[in-house]
Amino acid sequence: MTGLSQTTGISRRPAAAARRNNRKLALMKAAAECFVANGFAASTMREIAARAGMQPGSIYYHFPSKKDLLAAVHEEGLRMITGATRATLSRVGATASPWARLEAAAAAHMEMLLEGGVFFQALMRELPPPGSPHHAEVTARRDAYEAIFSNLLGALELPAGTDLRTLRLMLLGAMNWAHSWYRPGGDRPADIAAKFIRNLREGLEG
Amino acid sequence: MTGLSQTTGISRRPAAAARRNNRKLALMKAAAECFVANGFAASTMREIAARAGMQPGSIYYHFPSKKDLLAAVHEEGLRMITGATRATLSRVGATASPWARLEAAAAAHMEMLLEGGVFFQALMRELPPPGSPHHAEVTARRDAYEAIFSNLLGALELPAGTDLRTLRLMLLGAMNWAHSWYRPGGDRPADIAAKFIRNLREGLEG
DNA sequence: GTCTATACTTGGATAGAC
DNA sequence: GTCTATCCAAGTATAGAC
Repeated sequence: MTGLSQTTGISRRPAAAARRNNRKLALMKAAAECFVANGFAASTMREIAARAGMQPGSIYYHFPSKKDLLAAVHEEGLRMITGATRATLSRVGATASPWARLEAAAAAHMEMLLEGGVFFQALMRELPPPGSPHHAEVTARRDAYEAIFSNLLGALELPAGTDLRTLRLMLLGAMNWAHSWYRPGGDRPADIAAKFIRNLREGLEG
Repeated sequence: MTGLSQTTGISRRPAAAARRNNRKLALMKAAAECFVANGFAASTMREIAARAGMQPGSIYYHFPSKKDLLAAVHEEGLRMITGATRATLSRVGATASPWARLEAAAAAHMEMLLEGGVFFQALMRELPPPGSPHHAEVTARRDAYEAIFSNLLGALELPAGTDLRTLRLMLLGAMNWAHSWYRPGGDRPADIAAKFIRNLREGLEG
């Protein structure tokens, strides 16, 4: 049972519910692929439908509009990356050193973002438009995710005068921007994360 | 005489050329505003024209298509930020310390990106689509700009084993991502740049 | 749940006057 | 150089059969 079933209500017939959600999820995946490739506005319901193997009109049984499809993609991506990072942290354990926990979370973040699939690339590409009802929802969920990193950074012993907020935005910015230059075949996502953390931790002054 | 006149040929009547270029520049600015606010695909020639105070059909005297308008915005923005950062570096002087030069360039970069106007915001928003003729052009120009930072980082004395490329991408990522969270009224762009550089330079380990 | 067919809207681009 | 008028393509969403 995925988190998705919670959005459509719980069925007393799990098999049927799973099949329904699979179709819906396939549709979201097809939409995410289009959004990543062409951006939201340039993506067409026709192409999304084609990728999902259905006719354009059929989409509207599952989602009332294209906007809702975008919001669903974002919600699912954020739900998944939040789950993955939290899972990594509980695997590492609360007794690990703060730096080790930060590095593990950064590695999980990069791994999802860069190799986790289209949902995460879609997160980086385009938010629902500011002012729209979906924007607030997605932003709130994103803030909640980023709070994980606030806590991890807050647990470090830092030099006096370090601006924690700027530090968090610096690290997340460096990581998130990687989606624009990362290509498989070079450093693994976890390697990149480790280098980022190392640069920050040890400093560069000779 | 702006760099722009070079794109339309040099006139023997500077005043007329300047007036022509002013209209063209106003059009590019109007387009940049739309692209920043709504993204490329959702921006309409009608709205761009309205912002520039002309009729939709008139745009096509200056630009053959919407795509070319996007490319022109990117080229102008990149030309301006390259000029600004280079100017800052020559003002600082070649004899300044490598760290001081890096910090000055970072401050100039942030100042332009965050407070320089719509052209720079447009740079962050959307590239011409991969594979298009304009994409290669813009990417080459961007790479040339980023090489400034390669050189500045290369001039530092860094710990053995530091990956220069990753370091450059980390710093540029952190800076460029700031466009998504920066709001006037808090730290000035140069302050943010200084904090980033300080975090990197001194390290965070207690 | 998915299909076919289509209504309706929006928008890029052009033609030709001024 | 700019305007008016318009063509035509593309796209969201709906209606109703199956």
